[in-house]
Amino acid sequence: MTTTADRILDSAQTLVQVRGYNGFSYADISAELSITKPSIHHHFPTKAALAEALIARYRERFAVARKEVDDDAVGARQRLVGYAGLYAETFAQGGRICLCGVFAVDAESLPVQVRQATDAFFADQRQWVAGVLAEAGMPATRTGAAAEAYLASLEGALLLARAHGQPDGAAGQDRDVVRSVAATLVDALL
Amino acid sequence: MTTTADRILDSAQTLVQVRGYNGFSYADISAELSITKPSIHHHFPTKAALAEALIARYRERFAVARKEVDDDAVGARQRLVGYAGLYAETFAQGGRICLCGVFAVDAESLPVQVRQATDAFFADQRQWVAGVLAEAGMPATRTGAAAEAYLASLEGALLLARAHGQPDGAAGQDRDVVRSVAATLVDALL
DNA sequence: GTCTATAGCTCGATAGAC
DNA sequence: GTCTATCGAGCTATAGAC
Repeated sequence: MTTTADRILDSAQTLVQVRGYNGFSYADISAELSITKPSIHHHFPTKAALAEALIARYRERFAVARKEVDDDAVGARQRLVGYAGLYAETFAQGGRICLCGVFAVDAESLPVQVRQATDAFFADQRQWVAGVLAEAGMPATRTGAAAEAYLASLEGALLLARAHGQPDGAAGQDRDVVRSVAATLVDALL
Repeated sequence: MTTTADRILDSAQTLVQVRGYNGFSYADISAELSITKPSIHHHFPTKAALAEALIARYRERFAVARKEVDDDAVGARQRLVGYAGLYAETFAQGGRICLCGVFAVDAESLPVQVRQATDAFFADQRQWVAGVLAEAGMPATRTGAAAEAYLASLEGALLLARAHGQPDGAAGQDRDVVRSVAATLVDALL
């Protein structure tokens, strides 16, 4: 069962990840779902409230996906590569980038709660990566900076992939930038 | 001597780097420079034309700044660290991020020429970094991927720095995320 | 090259019927 | 919970005087 609120969030999330927070409107969601704008306002009274709901759901879902990587992967190396796969799969779905990467760029347009949630998302990711690096035997004095570097490289790789896939609607035959960058980092850090 | 066109570009570039391409308007430039919107249209008929001029100037200026790093730094390591300093200094100026990072996120809103120029900017940076890595003795089979990883980590570090500095207008006392990430990458790659 | 005035459109959001 | 109708503001852009 999918509620209308869920369908609105699905549409909005894709729009944010592809066009940016200031690059879509309620009219776009309205057209995609064939419901009117006031109906969307009924579920999410303001665009800011929609952004709050978006990032809350994104954090939950990302935590679940990361947990699956944790359960399936064996060893630190596989965990880090599997984690990078989450980012690569995002981009594979129509050239989307990380919702929080977009929210970081458009932070000035967003309410404080969303900015704080964006920061918290990254802090959460950094902590997880640092834990995996510690598991791999990296000294505790280095895991924090290394985790931040890994996270930065993944977010940045999405930007490079986006920029590269753009001239026209070209896509597909290109090398996987995200997985390549992740592999370089894993090899260099471990 | 500073022409009106230059002052418009200065204002617009800062606005894009702080708010995103869809997060500012001609009215913002008008207010900042105390000239009217039609005057801006006289110099840059459309917002798309303004974006074209912005990225053209950005590429030129970035090439000049990079050349200064090339002239001043001794050895590959210093060159890479000095290059990262260009990104760190950008963020130090009011939390700006790379213009091309913003344009990568907002690519869907931009004309094809600007998207291609954004891609070309990244290709240019990757080539330069790859050359420095080769100079440091890295085998040619690895320099391309390593350069892309370094570039991705710098662009991503700007996003993390932006997200982190955001809860309220907090700033200043924070650690330099960009330089930290760059140092981690340089140590790991060389 | 800068201005006043305004067109034409889209935006986020609201009122109120069903 | 969804709709029709609409508001007021902001947007990019243009016409035309100076």
